[in-house]
Amino acid sequence: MEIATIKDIAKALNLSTSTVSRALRGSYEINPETKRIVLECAEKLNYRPNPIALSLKENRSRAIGVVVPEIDNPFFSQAINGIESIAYNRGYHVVIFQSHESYDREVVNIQHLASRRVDGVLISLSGQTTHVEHLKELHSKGMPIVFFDRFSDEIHTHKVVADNYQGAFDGTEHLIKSGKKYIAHLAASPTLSITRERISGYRAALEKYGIPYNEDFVKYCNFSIEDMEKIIDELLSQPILPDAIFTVSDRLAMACLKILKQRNIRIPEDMALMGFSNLKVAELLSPSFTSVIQPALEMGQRAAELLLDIVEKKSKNPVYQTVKLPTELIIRDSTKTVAD
Amino acid sequence: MEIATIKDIAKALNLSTSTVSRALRGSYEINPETKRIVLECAEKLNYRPNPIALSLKENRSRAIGVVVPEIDNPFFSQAINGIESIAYNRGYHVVIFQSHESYDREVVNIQHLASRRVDGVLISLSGQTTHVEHLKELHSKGMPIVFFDRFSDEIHTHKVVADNYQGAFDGTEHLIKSGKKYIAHLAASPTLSITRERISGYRAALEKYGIPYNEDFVKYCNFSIEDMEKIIDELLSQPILPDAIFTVSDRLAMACLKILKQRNIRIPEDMALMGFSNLKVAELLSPSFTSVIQPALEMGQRAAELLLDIVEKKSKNPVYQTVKLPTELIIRDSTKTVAD
DNA sequence: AATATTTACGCAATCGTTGTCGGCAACGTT
DNA sequence: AACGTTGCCGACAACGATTGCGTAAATATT
Repeated sequence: MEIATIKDIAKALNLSTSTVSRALRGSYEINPETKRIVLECAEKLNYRPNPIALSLKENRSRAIGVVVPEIDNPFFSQAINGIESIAYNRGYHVVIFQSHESYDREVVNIQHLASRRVDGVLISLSGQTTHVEHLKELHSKGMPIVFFDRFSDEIHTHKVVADNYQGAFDGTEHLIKSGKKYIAHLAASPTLSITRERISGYRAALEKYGIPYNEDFVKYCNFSIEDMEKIIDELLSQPILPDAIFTVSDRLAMACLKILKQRNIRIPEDMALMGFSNLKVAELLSPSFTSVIQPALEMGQRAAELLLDIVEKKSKNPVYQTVKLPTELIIRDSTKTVAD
Repeated sequence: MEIATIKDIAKALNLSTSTVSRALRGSYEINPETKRIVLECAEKLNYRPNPIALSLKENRSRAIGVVVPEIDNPFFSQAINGIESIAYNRGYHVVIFQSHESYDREVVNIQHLASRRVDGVLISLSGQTTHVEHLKELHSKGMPIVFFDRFSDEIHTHKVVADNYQGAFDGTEHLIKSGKKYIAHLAASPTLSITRERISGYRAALEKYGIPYNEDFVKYCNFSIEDMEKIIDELLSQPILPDAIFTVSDRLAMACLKILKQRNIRIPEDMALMGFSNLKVAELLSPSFTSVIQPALEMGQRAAELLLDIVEKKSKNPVYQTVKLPTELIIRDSTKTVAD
């Protein structure tokens, strides 16, 4: 049982393919009676237009590509959820790519996307990515690109980000107000925009409360488990021990919590702990985990909307915007003051 | 700057498209010198074959569709991770669909997949799905389908599942050996194969140790938060209170833990708790969470391999197999006996 | 020298669909 | 009666790439 095409209908009804095509799309210049017959036949044969043929003709694929560092990461899976929901409603399909935080794989992914002729690209850069020539080239050839979360300033397009500065500021301020003075900041890759923004927020809060900035309290982690452990241990063997750690990713938060527990460091008495996190289980951790929450789902939705607006819009010169979504500080036990 | 086609090369070199095509694929009947010139020109124009044109010609898309209930669920995001890695290596792309546990959306997804002309489908059924005519029809038309995790017996094809029976048996046995006698089982949708298998394992373990099966201790939950709360509360207000709860999904485990904490029920003293879970943070929960772990990533990989084998194989009659992967019981604090 | 073979390439069809053009009837208009 | 208009439909080309077939010229064979 093969899939019916417009030719099969034409043959069955002894009509031309042009007539069948027009009848199916309800063209005014087709006899209503003919239309009826064609539609009936199409129904009987379970005809479905071949999207590949349409793609070839219209030079569009009705698919968007999404490049994320890792699907299996709560932030990104929530974002993809949002992307998929918007794309679905607007008749687009979502093709997924993972960079696994590798620059090389990101480049390969972009090449695949380009040759795949997707209609647009949503991307959150890998932690290793320091230059974006691969994206620049694609963008200069007219491929709509929208960044979410991790962007590059070198490409002029829509960006959807969390308010990382404010989030880090709020989190740090909360720690300060809880009486903490030696606040460590466990950052992600220094090449990422989010890292820089969060450190800015962190420093601004310190400054506001007259706390000196200590370079040794800021550590950059890549994403391997071993390195994270080493770096966290490093932090814990400083001459001046921090009394709070602000981690800026789910993986860092988890690793940090685990190591502190192993070292029998009491949280929050000896060490307050908070994260930039999208873990749904944050409140169930021991102790429950104070977090700056990013609106991951909404970020995915907004990014997808902006992308599809470009894809579908005639305007050659869209006004590119950077959408900054507010974060939310949720205070739980891991930063409770002893007095509480 | 448009994308170069084979015609552009032909025009530039004053050759026919056939010659260019053959030169690019290294046909023996093209002059080596001509080949060189063509390849050089292709390089210069940054030529990439149009996969859509190829798809139309070869009647294949080099894409596989994946239908999961929810991306934002650790089990499925890990499985997709596995799927993507295999597909990537074999030159296929992954198109994602979510059913959101809705039968209707699952049907629509399948229709999309069918009309999208994907080369194969990987699916884990929605919790609402009770019949699979939509899949049967697709399968009967020759679409390769492989189930993972949640399957239907009505379709004869490859299946990749965790050993749910043994996993539930092991978990239940562990609870029994910890001295628990009133073990509740919080199951997912009764229509799912995994639910039935896990209940079988649960019952078998009870039987082995001569513990009577109590129907009131088995509760079925759909996936809405409110319902879960209601059902768990129901369980907690039985004449005979359970002394252990075995939950069979991440979401149930989380809801259960939260509610028990709210009710100030001590874990594991008053109530042992364990899950069928893929939560990476299980060991960081309070108390750390005993779990039967499913090899989600590996399940995705195996399923993708089996699917692509069918897709690429000439054999019309593959020997369909059901791959059953072992689960792993990880014992942590939420089921510790008081004596420990 | 006449024929056979090889080399190297072009033509045209194909995949499924749509858009452009053109044409044949059957009407209405003058 | 001659012309214009409208309704309805088919032939053809095109999207990008592959491929079977044909063929001219160059070379080899007898």
